[in-house]
Order: sequence, then C-alpha cells, then structure tokens
Amino acid sequence: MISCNKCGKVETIIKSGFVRGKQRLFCKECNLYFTVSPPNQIVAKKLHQTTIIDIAKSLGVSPSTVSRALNNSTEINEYTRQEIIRVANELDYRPNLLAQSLHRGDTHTIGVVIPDIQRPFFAGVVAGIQKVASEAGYRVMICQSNESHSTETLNVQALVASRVDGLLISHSKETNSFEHVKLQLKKGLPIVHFDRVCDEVETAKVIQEDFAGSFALVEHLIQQGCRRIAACAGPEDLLISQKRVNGYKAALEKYGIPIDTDLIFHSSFDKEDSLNALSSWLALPQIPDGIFTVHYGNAIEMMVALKQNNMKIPNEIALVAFGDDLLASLFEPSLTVYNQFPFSIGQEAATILIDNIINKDTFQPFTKIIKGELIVRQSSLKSIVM
Amino acid sequence: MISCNKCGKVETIIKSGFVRGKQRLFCKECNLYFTVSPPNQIVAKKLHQTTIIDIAKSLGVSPSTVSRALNNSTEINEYTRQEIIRVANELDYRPNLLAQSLHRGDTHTIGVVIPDIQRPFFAGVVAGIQKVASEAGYRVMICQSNESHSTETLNVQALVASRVDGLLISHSKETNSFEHVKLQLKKGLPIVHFDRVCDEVETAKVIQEDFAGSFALVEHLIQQGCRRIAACAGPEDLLISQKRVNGYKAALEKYGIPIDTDLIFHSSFDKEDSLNALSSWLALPQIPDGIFTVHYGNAIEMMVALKQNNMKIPNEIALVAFGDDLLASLFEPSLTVYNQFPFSIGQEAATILIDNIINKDTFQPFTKIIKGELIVRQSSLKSIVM
DNA sequence: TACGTTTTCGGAAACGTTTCCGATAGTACT
DNA sequence: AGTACTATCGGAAACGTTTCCGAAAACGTA
Repeated sequence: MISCNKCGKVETIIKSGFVRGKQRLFCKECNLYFTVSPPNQIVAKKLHQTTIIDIAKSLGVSPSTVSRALNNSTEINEYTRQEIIRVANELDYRPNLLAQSLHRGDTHTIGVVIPDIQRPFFAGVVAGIQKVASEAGYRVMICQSNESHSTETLNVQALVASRVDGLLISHSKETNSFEHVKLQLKKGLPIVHFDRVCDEVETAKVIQEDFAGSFALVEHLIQQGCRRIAACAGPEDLLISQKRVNGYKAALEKYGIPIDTDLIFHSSFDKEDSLNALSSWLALPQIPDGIFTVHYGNAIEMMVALKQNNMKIPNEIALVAFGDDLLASLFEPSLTVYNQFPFSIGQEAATILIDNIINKDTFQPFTKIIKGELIVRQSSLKSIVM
Repeated sequence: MISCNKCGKVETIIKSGFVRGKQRLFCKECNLYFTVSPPNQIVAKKLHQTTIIDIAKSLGVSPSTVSRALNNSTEINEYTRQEIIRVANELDYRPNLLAQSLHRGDTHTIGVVIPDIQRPFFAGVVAGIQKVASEAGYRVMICQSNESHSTETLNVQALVASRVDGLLISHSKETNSFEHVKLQLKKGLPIVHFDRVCDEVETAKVIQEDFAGSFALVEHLIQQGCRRIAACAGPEDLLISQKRVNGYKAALEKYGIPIDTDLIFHSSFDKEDSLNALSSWLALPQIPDGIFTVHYGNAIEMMVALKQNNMKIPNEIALVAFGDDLLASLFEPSLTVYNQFPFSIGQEAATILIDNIINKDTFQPFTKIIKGELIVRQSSLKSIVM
C-alpha cells in the first residue's frame, strides 16, 4: 500500500508511531522516517495583498529590482522603473509597513499615554499631536491610563511592545513611581513629558506656566479685593498641583496675606471632593471671599453649589480656575480662567519628540514652557458686576 | 599591496572601476572581481532589544525551542521551559510584535476614523472603543478626518497600510462618495460604521435612534404647546441629518402641523450657520415658538444669541437638541436634549468589529441601534418656568 | 530483542521588505 | 585590444518570529 518515499519499496516499511496525529513510518532499507498526510485539508483561502514578489514575477525581474524601482534608487533603468510602477499600480500594490518596519527597525509611530481622552484638555493635546505627527509622516497610537498607575504601566509596556519610535506621556494622578518610564528611557527610547511631567526623569518636557498662571489668577483675585482666598488643589503627589499651589502661595505672600492651611484643600479632581472642600470652607468661622481652583471643572461644580445656596458670585465669593473650556465661557457667571492652549502643547510636544527621535544621539533634553493667557470673566470681576 | 581574495597573488590584480564609492579590483588569474572596504567605519551602536535568538544562544538551544517554551507549546520539556523562561526574564525579553504580526498576518490593531476627537461625542465613542478593545487584547489607532473627504480617504489608506485588522469609521460631513470604504471591504477588511453611517456599503452599523430621538424631541415641544417649530439640520448629504429631519417632520405630521420649508435650515454645524438660521427665522413675519437642533452645540449658540436679544426661553421660544453634554446641563437655561450615550456606541461598535474580525467568514452584517434617552430640562419646560 | 510509541528538540521555511555584494554587459578612452 | 569605468540587475542575507517537518532518544511492551 504505502511505499517508501525514497526506494519505493513497500515490504521494507514498518510503522513507527504517530507524530502530531499523523502516522509515522520507517523504511528499514533506506533508514528513512517519513509520515503520510491525511487526504487533503481544505485550506481556507487567505486574502492576498499584492507583494513585491508578485510584481517581480509578473515582470520576470527580481524582488530587489522592484524594491529599487519603488524606492527612487538610482541603480535602475528608467524604463524598467516605469514598467514596474505601471504593474504596481495595476495590482494596487501597497507596501507592507510591518515588513518595512521590521527591516528598518522603526515603526514611524509614536505612542501617547494620557489619563483620559474625554477631558477637553487632553483631547486638545491629542489633536495637536496628531496634526504635527501626520505632517511628519508619523502615526499615533493613543492609550488611556484612566488615572491608574498600573494601567499606565501596562500602556507603556504595550506601546513599547508595538515598537513605537517614541513616547509622549502625561502621568496619571496616582503615579508616584516612575520606573516604567526610566526603564524605557535607559533602553534608549525617546520620551517627552507634557503637562503632568516628572522631575525624576531626564526627558524633554512641555509644560504650561503652572506657577505663573496660578500667580496671575490669584493676584487678579487680590486686585479685585479678595483677602481670604481658598485653594482647591489636586492630588499632593502631582507635580503640577504643587507648582500651582506654589503660585497661589507666592501671590499671597507678595501682597502680605498670611497663608491659612485651612483654606488649602487637596482634592482628586472629583466632584465630591470639590464639594467637600467647599462645605468645609463655608463651615469656617470666617468664610473665604475668593476661590482658586486647580481645575476649571471643580470651579464650575462649586459655582453650581454656591448658586443653590444663593451666594453672590463674585461679590461674596469670587472664583478663578486653571484651564479654559467652552463651558467656562458660557456658564453663568462665566468663569475667569487661565487658558493653557492644549492644542499648542500637543503640537510642541510632538515636534520635540520627533526631533528627539530623528536626532537621537545629539538630542539634549530641555523644558519648553507654553505661555498661557489670563481670561478675566464675570466670576471674578467685582467692579463690573455691581 | 592588495592581494587577490582567492589566490593571494598581487601581480595579477588590476583596477576595475568603482562601485558605490569603493575601489573595485579584478584578479586576472582567478577571474574574480572584488572590492576593498575603506578602513573601518565606526558603526553606530544600535540599541538592541533582546530577541529569541539571544535567549537561544545563551542556553545553547535553538530558537524554535525558545519559541515553544514561550508559547505554551506541549512539545517541550518542562525543565527546559523553566530555564528558558528564567533567562527570558533575566534578559527582559519582549516579543517583537512586528515580527509576530508579519508572520501571523494580523496586527491585533483596529483603526478608527472620526471627524474630530475634540468633540465630546467622539471622545466618548473613542473611550468606549478603547475599553472593549484593550480588554480583547487589541490596540487602537485613531485618525481624524477633520470633516474632510480627502483626509478621510488618506486616513483609511494609512490605516490599511498599517495592516489594521479592522476599521471603525464615522464619515466626515462632506463625504459623499464611499469608494475608499468599498474598496477595502471588497478586499476583505472588516469594517463597522457608527454614527455617521453609509447605506451604500454592506457593513455592520451602530447607530443611535436618529429618527425616534428627533421625533421624541419635537413631540415634546408640541406637547409643551409649540406649534411653529423650526429645525436646524446638518448638511443635506449627511444621512443622520436626513433621518433626524425625517423624525422632525413625522412628529409634526402626527399632530397635524404643516411643514414649513422656511423653518428648515441646513447648516454645517458651524456657529455662523446656526446664527444665520436663527436670524432668518426671527426675520419671518411669524417667528417660530420652538427650535429643534440636530446638534446641541448649535442650540447653545442660539440660546446665547436669544438671551442677548432678551427673548424668553422657553416661553417665547423653546429649544431642544440632539446630543447631551455637561454644557447642556449647566447652561442657563439648561437644554432639553436626546442623549446618545456615545460611550455605549463605541463599546458596541468595537464589540461588533472584533466579532467580525474573529469570525470573518461567518459574520453577517447587521445594524445595531443604541437606545437614547430624552432628558427634559428648562429650555423646553414651559409648565415649570412660569 | 524487536518493535511500536512518545517526548523533545533542531533545521529550515515562511511572512515582505531592504540592502549588501557581487556580476554582467556595455561604454569610453587610450 | 587593453584598460577603466558605469549602468543595471540578481542572489542572498537580514529583521524576529512561528511552524512545519523530521529525527534522535527514551520509553514501553510483547
């Protein structure tokens, strides 16, 4: 029945076990092991993207020639090139970026890690990143940490596994160790921090004027006559939170206003937290006449509560906050803010990262500060609103 | 000086031109061409990620064995596996996803094309997509069309070039031909539409209740006593725009209210457009007593203008709109809307796409409707606001 | 001992591309 | 014709992984 693959004899064949479900045989004469395949599987026809080899076969040239034709090499005859390009178009050839990346060792992709894409600030940053990235021929891969340290770490690992050429990262609010970033940096991965940066790591950073912005906001409150100004800060670990609080303190100091720790509340940006802060302040023997908030959302939440309590804004309590948004301008009263220009931050961060990627060996990390803008609105303008 | 690479003789060598900058030589005796390299370039040390081969060498086994150990193959000795895993951890081995993808033929990545990430609706959808994608082990690549047909086409091509396993797309408002989608679909790429879908193409679709939602909004206006209701629609080409207008018309018909084409305005979602619509309506001999807007942003813009004109909302003019947002709830008066649940839309779309990817041959396209919710607020509630 | 079987491993192909290294033919100039 | 050179191409390696196929060795069993 079954004959040896080599000598063709049948009588010398003995069975010799199974291997991966297939009968294994042995020819004593030839000393040859072999297996027989079951009849014939129906092979699922895989959809085939045209490759460089298809083009080569179709023209009777070698793949290397096709590659040269498609890559503007000089080592090719002009006529051959035209022919190859013609066939390539006919077959709708698209280079396999995976193969290219594998060969080149880079992917032309940058990874972005942000806490939450649904926050207008980060959405703006991402839009800015995508603009300069696509103009520079880079793709963008975005991950959300959801403000969790562990998923942030996982995000970084996933992006590294995808072999991104560089990383843009704004840390989650609970991130207090930075080993995941240091490790990749040590391996030579270009990394640029923005917004929520980390001073422990030697990366380029793009930040807004956290100190100066807070200073301007609080100084504005003081100039409006506020003397007892509360601050709703972010998590204590967060660097931008510290900086903004420092700006707040510096403004108070400049005008000789004592710092009252009862008036500084560290929140986690949550609505609950900000309302807790507010009620704690309102329970004080002497309530504040101004509120500075590290995040504009908290200010809005407080204003909603204050309005329910029939407190007059800004006359009884004036409010200012970090970060602008349509909501801040349309809410009543409209909110005085320090606009951070998220789109610009994204643009700048991406520009620096791509520079870092391209000039990997000469690149020197530095910190770029994106200037913000104080936008005075009703929530703090006592002089106008009666 | 220079001797033949083969016979070692010097006297038989003649120069034979240059090739790529290097001196080319010829040995008459051996009939051998060869080149000499310039002294020795300093090779820029490339950073080296540990590969499966490094592990293999370090243990004296073959790469295939390492691969088996790392992929839970049964065809491997347990002790060998442990050793390999130990060394892999020591060397901090990370599989090269590019190589894996190239071999497997898929990337475990899905592409997303949206008009604008900065719009809260799409940010919510993206967040929903990323949630189910990451849970299913898929990465996400996002592109923005910026409401441009041509960049949308480029986006699709770029994602296909990156060999995404599937595509999630919501069309730009100016997209009126769908060849770019049809082409990829014909090639076998799984595609799922959401929000701004396209009826010409046979894909799975995830949509909100455009018709029913508009109907509910307009019916609510009618029940509040409005009899002359204007509609601010989107671009005429946009399918969701048409559906929402149809819902509007159907509601009017149900209550026997004649349809006045003067009251239907096709905008492009821009602020200017909506203000133009408003002023055209206010210039009519009989101004409307209710406004239905296809996009909540336009309703807000109109309310700002109406308040400046000292018009009473909702008593003189009531407003309702499609799509919810924090702004809609906090603006004064708060806006009655039909909430679309963007996060759910994203989740559902991603779920269906991944199903489509995994069961490519058995998958049957269908349309999933995500139920919305009418949220009645001040802008339309005449009974309460005096 | 002789044969059947299982376990475990290595070699090599394959994925699609680029690039190194030659090889050939032709040109140009002595 | 001899030499120097250019233009143009093919073959093969390389990127890192998985998997097919086969083979050696160990293990059972009669």
